[in-house]
Amino acid sequence: MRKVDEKKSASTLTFMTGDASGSLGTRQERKLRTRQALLDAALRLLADGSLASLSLREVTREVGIVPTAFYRHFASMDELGVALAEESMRTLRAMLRDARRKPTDDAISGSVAILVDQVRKHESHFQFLVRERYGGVADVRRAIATELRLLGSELATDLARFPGMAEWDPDDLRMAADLMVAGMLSIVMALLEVGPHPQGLAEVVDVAERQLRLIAIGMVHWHSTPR
Amino acid sequence: MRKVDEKKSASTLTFMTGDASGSLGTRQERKLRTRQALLDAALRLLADGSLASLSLREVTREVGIVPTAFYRHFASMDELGVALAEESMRTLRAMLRDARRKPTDDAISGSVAILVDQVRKHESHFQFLVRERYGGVADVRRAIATELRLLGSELATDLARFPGMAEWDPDDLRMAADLMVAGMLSIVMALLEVGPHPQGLAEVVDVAERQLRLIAIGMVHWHSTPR
DNA sequence: TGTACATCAGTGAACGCGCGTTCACTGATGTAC
DNA sequence: TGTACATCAGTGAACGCGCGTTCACTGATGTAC
Repeated sequence: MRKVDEKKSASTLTFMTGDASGSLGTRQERKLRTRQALLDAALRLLADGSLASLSLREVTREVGIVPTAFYRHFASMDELGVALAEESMRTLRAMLRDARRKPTDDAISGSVAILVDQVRKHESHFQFLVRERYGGVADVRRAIATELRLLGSELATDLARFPGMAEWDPDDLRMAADLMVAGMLSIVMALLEVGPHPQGLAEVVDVAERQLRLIAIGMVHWHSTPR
Repeated sequence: MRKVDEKKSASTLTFMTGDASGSLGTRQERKLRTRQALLDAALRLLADGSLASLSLREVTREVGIVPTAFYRHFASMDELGVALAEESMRTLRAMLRDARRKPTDDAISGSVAILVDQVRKHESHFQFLVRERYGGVADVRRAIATELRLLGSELATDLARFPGMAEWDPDDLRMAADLMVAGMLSIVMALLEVGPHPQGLAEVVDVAERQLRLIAIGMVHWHSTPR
């Protein structure tokens, strides 16, 4: 079935590009497309189960190629896992860039809105990150941990630009940023669990905003509180 | 080898109890002990891998019984997983009781100290909870989620007893408690990752205390801050 | 442009392996009389 | 206390299955001349 579809779109593409060979792009392009199909299939299958319980044969079956062809693209499922981690983290970074670019009068509710939007749009990526952050293969775990640390330090840099944050100890800034990242992670988890119910969603958003606000208030009074 | 050991301790036990049959307690007691051995073996094996990738045969091999004997104790590995979740959560609850019973002049550093102590003492239980919270079997995930929600509401009750918390909206209390639980979870993860290095440990403890303090300061000024 | 050769993504058969689960069983423990 | 029978935790053989991986292959795509 899948093969028939491919041949159909092949002739369409031939018409559009005038490529008389009837191919779908160069050999290299085709290979990249198969590779991406493997990643997409894996992500789809990971909706119900962790990477550790996903087999090479399941993935190739989903794509419609023979198991042995897998090795033309990845040396092992672990390697595919790392590639998935990288892809998911690209999504995460894109989200951060979004949040930074778009200036709102309320940074907190603006950030939460972007977070909610991105989690909806790339649910499987976020689900993968949350699932594999502690669950699975060491390489994947390490890749995600590194990225989250980077995320914390970037957020710390952002925080430093807020008025009144200039005199903050970088270490304290980092600590506060990491707390925010931890809070956001738990929000992502809650979002993934709550699913599409609008009432549950509103509740999660409300809690998230109040939590971030609580941290912000703590930061305002951080230096004026005796310890 | 295991069998020889058992026979040795059997005769010891016979001497102590005067049981002439040479047995290790009643049939029921022996069964319970095998069940516990299965749980312990699984927890040991889960140090390197998630529940999803742990096989029934591995567990029985570790215990020293035949695979089919597994079914005398659990209907499936999933059921064993739920039992492990319950056991781990008992550890978590014991820790909370500890923290509540022991009054310190600094509630924050006292709580963190207890947390560090318990994580060291029951590393495999905490590792299991963190690994399976999002990773694995739906039943296990649900059991852990329920317990963490309970933990949040208990902490909220504790917070309500602090001076100046009386007039707090229960919903706000809950929100703050959940943020603390999220923070503590990320601390547990950090503790598990940092391992036995004393310097890394001190760093994690320091960050943890400052994060909780930041939340506490936020709470003090929560009602006097315009929104 | 046409031809001869190289590359290489995907094929298909085959393998040995560990898995979960079934089944009839054994023999020690427990119970009724 | 002694005997006859019931219970049941653990045994061991057997099964069918999906797995990862090997290997020689095919035929379309790409390249050199």
